[in-house]
Amino acid sequence: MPTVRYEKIYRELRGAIEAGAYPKELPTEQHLTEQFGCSRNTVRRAIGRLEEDGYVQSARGRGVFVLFEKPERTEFKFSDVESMKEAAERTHLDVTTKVVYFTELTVDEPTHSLTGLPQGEEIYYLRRVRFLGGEALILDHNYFLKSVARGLSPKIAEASVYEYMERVLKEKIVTTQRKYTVELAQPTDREYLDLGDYNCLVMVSSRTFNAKGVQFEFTQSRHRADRFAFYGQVRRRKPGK
Amino acid sequence: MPTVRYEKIYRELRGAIEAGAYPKELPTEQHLTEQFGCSRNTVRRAIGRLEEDGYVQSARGRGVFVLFEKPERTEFKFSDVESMKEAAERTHLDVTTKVVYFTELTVDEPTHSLTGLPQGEEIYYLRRVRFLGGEALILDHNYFLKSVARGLSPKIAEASVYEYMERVLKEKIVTTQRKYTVELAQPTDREYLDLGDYNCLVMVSSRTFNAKGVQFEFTQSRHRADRFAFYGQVRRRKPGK
DNA sequence: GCCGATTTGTCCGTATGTATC
DNA sequence: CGATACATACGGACAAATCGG
Repeated sequence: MPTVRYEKIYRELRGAIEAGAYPKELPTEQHLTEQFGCSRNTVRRAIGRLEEDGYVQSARGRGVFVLFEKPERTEFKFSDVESMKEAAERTHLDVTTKVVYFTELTVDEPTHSLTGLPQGEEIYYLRRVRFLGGEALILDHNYFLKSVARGLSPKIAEASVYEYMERVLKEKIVTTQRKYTVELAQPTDREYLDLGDYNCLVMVSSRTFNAKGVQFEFTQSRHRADRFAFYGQVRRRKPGK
Repeated sequence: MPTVRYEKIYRELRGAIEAGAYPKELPTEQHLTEQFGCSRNTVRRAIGRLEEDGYVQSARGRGVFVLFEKPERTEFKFSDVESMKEAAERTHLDVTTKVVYFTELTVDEPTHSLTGLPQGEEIYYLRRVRFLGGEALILDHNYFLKSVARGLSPKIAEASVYEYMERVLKEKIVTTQRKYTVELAQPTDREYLDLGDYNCLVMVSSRTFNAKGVQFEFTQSRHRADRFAFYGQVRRRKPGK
């Protein structure tokens, strides 16, 4: 439960929007300030979050317009750093993970240039197949820095690596940089995933950093193309320049 | 040129980071406040922008870590609402657009449920093939609200619709909501695009809103899968809940 | 382990600018 | 032109996390 005020206000407003309480626009910042008994700055931070998430759009001199419409996000929500387990809880689909390979190795030059992890470091390398609602959807190639994800085991990797790192190791996972591309399927992919009519899959390469700014993970997730969906909102910064 | 201070500071810091002036971390907020002769809040807004864009990551009690490494973004940069023309200027590749279909029509029920545009509205519907560096990369299906993009013509559509709307019509383009999926290729796709070995393509569906919060556009962009890349940074919000 | 210094995070109040109506 | 509403900027206070002695 967030004790932070703007977070609380953000959640409350978001809930109200989803419930249809504000079909066209939000009350004025002045009004919300009184309603929540906080400063205008705090209300503005909450509205800023709503804008980031595509719920509203504010216009100087006019007000704050509501853009919301029920999103059918039955699939993933990748706009947050979300673990598979968390995604499952949100979507109410049962999720299972099968570790099909687990080893420890040292980062050599080719591995370094693939993963961005520092050469010479000890790492865990594992492959995992992710099932959602009984279907094999994702084949993961995970590279974890041993010095950060210390004590990782196949058993833990079948549950949740992030939960282990946060709960047991007290590590804080903060930023992920991702790259999405589409690749032709390899024999290894067909071995684990049912690709259907598609001859390719979505490859999501991610680098994740902890609170100290250290990249401790590189993951290449190979997704079944027909079940992949990604949603995003963007704001236009400057017209000409 | 931004007259806004935090924007100016953001650009300056970003440039310094890319130039390698801060290989590990930024100076303290205190220091930057003095350096730029502004308030701490203003510095913090600039840093916030850098975080959003994945350049840095701040840690309470520690400082602000630099995450930057030269991204090879030869392809598109979709993390901003960017027109094809703007993308071309940035990547220094020559871009051309060919309008292969142009008509006006009224939004009926099926069109409404596809596009989200209000039923009964007059719209322009067009199909465009986008070439980057001489290759046909994208097949666009565009739906523009006639009342907002009034006066749109095939000639304008071969140049830049957004530039026309902003420069001539004085419209402000603000928010775009996008959905990315992978679809099997249709005969129409093969007619215009060289798909190579792939039997599918990346479909980007977008809804764009103006400053009044009115959705004036729906576009379905069908991208050659082998030339598609999308980059994104995300920050983890809350560990457990 | 405690304490104080440093550094970022949250929140407040106020003033002024700018766009809309 | 005035009233309204969002945008920017300043300054101050305190909380929370980190680090060194």
